[in-house]
This record gives sequence, C-alpha cells and structure tokens, in this order.
Amino acid sequence: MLIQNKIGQRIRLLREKQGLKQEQLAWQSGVDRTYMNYVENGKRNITVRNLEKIVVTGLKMSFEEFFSDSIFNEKSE
Amino acid sequence: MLIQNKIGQRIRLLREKQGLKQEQLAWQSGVDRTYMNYVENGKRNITVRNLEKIVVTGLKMSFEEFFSDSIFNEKSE
DNA sequence: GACGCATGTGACGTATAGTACAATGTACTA
DNA sequence: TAGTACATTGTACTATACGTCACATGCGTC
Repeated sequence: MLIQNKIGQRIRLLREKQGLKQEQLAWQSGVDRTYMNYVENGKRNITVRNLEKIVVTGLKMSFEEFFSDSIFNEKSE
Repeated sequence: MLIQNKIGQRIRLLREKQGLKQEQLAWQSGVDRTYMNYVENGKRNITVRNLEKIVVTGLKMSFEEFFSDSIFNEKSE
C-alpha cells in the first residue's frame, strides 16, 4: 500500500473520531473540501506543507501522534 | 520555522549520526544528491513519497521515530 | 597554488500537486 | 419521490515539486 493511501486512511479515521465532516476538517485545515476528499482516498502525493495544515492545524495533533499507528510500519511496496 | 526546514534539519542530524555523506544517503534513498541537498537546506516542500524514500528507505527508520523530536512541536510560522 | 572531496546553488524541462467549481453518486427520510 | 446532506468524481487552469546538469564554493592536504 502506498504511503499516500495510509495517510488517507489515517486522516479519515481521525476525522471521524472527532466527529467531523470532510467539509469541516477541510475548512479548519485551510484546504478545499474536494482536495480533502482526494487526500483521504489516497489520490494525492501530498506535500509536507499541506500535510501539516491537515494534521496540525486541522486535526490539532502532532506528526508523531499522527504517525504512531501500526499502518505506517507495514511494507509499502 | 517552516516544516520543510525542520525536516531538513532533522534529516541532516540523523544522516550525520549515521556517518553518511549526502551522496551516500541520496543513493540509499533513491534520490539525486543535489535534491537531497535542497531538502536538507529546507528548500523543497517535499512530498510524502519522497519523504518516505529518505526516512524509511534511506535512514531506515519509522516516521514515528523521525517525528519524535521536539523541533516538530515548535510553532511553525 | 593545485588538487580532491563534500556541499551548495542557479537554471530549466517535465510531471504533477494545488485549487476551484460543476456534476454526479449515495443514502436517509419526510 | 422529492428533498437534504454529504461524499465522490470530472474538468480545467495555475502553481510548484521533481529530477537533473553544470558550475560554484568551502576546506583540508600535498
């Protein structure tokens, strides 16, 4: 699984845990609602600047916490 | 400090800790030497695919470990 | 000074990320 | 079945990351 898919899955899970709609998280993060959808679906090779917007600004968590999930330890191939 | 600068600093530190030259790490990671240089100097808003190449493949560590540094908790601006 | 070695920089074509909006899909429900 | 709310996909344009080369700089050592 590609890194961008793992990131997408993780974002979606965390967003739902916080009870947010894509649009709300997008707005909080400062990105477009449809862009957020592409990211969640693993269709964008996102840059760190935008990842920071979504993780830190949007989801309000640290990168360390964001990446502390077993999914990121699986092989990518 | 921008996220890309923090990442650059962190990569450089870890590379030196492993006693590697930029060129060696670049080769291990599968990126160009000059590209690695730009990244270390915070001059590229790197994508997650390339970050994975450098961190996981090149430095042989997890994202969690890579981001477990206080520098990533400082405010960005 | 001349040399080798590592790092830093400017420039440039190409690929694709970023952004915005429209249109469609899906599912629930009044 | 029409209305609604949200998610997904299509399209198109702009911005910028990617990948690389040639060359520059710094720094020891001979």
